[in-house]
Amino acid sequence: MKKNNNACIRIDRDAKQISRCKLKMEEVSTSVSDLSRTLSLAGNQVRMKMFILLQEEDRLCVCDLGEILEMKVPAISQHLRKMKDADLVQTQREGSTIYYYLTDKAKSLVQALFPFILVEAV
Amino acid sequence: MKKNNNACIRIDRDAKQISRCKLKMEEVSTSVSDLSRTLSLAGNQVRMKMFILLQEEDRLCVCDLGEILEMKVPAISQHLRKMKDADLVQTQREGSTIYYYLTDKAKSLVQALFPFILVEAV
DNA sequence: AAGCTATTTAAGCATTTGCTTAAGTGATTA
DNA sequence: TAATCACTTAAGCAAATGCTTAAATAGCTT
Repeated sequence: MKKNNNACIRIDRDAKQISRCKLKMEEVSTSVSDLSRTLSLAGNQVRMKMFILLQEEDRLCVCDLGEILEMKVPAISQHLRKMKDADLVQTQREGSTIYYYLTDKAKSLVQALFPFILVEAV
Repeated sequence: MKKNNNACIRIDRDAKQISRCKLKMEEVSTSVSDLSRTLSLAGNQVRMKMFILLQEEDRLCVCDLGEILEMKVPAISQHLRKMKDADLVQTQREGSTIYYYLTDKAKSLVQALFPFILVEAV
């Protein structure tokens, strides 16, 4: 039997609360790991901007994004790959140009975050 | 005059679209950096769980969180400090116990993210 | 086929993140 | 006032992140 070094020993420690919380954490475990993975991608300025741009413009190619964000193409491409791996963007090839657009999953997230994206006076 | 290596040279490149996008990025620049900073904090399983726990329980101490999440106290404390620095949690001292609770800023974010946190069958 | 464009992939590197253990601070209790 | 509890801070380290340049891949044009 392994001792739990983290156990709280306060007099007013609420054992019921602790077990309720532990149970809750088990219940949400899958969606927490899913959502936190998604948010860790959105938690980057470059990718956050990409989400906004793709939401507004429907689709953009790597080259466009590189120009808009003033970044090298490989950097853009690597961000997009992470987003694609997380099922947040999809691609559409037209000739040698590859257009990226948001998945429904990404769209609903961006929708939810819209109230937090304010437009400054210009 | 410095050459921009990132400029897209496609025939169907839409110069108006590019400048519209660049302007948009300037407009949202402040809120993007603010929001992505917040989301980078939420984009961690441990902290995401803390947000959910604090939302449901109103307040919890470091010790409780350590026990619930089965983590060492210093690790918990360091996560909480980051959240506090980002104005997502506040503290309330009672004797030698320090309770953490969500700020309004954090609450509205967690509210927005609620639809993405599903409870699994147990 | 050769050359160009658009993009991806690989390798390298600096920075950041997230844990660990150990030491420090402040309030409570004996 | 000495010990204890709750917590924070510091130092160290492994792993992850995000860029860079260079090389590889795939489609288009000639």
